[in-house]
Amino acid sequence: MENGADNVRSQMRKGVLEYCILSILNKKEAYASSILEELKSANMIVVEGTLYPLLIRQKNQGLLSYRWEESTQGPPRKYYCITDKGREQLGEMDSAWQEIVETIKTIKE
Amino acid sequence: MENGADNVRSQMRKGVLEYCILSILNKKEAYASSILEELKSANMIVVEGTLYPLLIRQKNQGLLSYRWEESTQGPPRKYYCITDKGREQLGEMDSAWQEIVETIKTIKE
DNA sequence: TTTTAGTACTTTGTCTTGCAAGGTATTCAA
DNA sequence: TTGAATACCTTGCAAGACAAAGTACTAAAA
Repeated sequence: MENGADNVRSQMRKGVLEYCILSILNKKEAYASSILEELKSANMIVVEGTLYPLLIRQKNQGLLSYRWEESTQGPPRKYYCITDKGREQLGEMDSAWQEIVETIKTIKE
Repeated sequence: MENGADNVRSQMRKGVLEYCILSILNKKEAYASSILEELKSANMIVVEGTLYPLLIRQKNQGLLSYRWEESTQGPPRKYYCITDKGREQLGEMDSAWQEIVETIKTIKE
C-alpha cells in the first residue's frame, strides 16, 4: 500500500519463506528466536506473528518435529528439527526454486 | 494442501508475479491474453482470474496505462504499457529479486 | 518481596492475493 | 442463428503475512 522498496521486498518474500525455514532446519535444529536471527542476518526480515504459525503449519504437515529444552536464561525453548518428509519436500522446493530463477531469466531475456 | 510438487511451485510463484508482469511489459506493450501466453511458455502458469485483477491493481497504482485496440478477429484488446512510475518500481523489484536470490544462497551456505 | 527487564512462545484480527468458476461481449464461419 | 474462438471482468473463498496484544518463565534490581 505505502511506498516502494520495502513493500516490494515484503511481497517477494512471500512463498519463499517456507523454503528458507526448511533450509535452515536442514542444517541443524533450532528454536524460533534463533531462526528469526538467522533470517534477519541473511536480510530476510520476518516477524514473530509470521514465523510461529508457519512453524506450526509445517509441523502439522509432518515436515518438522520438535522437542522442548530448558534454557539457563528464560523460558524453555522449542527446538524444531526437520523430518524425513521435510527433507523430501525440501528437495522439491530446491527444484521449484531453480525453476523460478530460470523463469525470471527467461522473461527478462 | 494436497500433494507435493505442483503446490510447492504455486506457493513459490506468489510474490513474483507482479515482477514478471512489469518485466514483460517493459519489453513491449501487450494485452492480457498475450501476457498469459508468455508466462505459460516461460513455465509460469497463471490463470485469468489472477491476471486481470493484478493488471487492474497495477494500473490503479499508476504503474501501467492502457489503450484499446481493435482486433481483426474477436473483441477489442486492451493493450497495457508500462509507465515511468512502473519502470521505477521495476528497478526496485530488480534489486529486491537479486537480494532474495542472494539471501537463499546465504541461507543454503 | 515486589517490580522490572529479558527471553520465548502464542493468538487475534485485518488485509492482500491467488484462484476456481461463472459471466459478458465481439467477431466470423457454418 | 447458432456455435466456436477470442477477450475481458467479477464474485466468493481460502491461505498467508503481519501488527499488536497476550501469556509465561527467569533473574536481577529496588
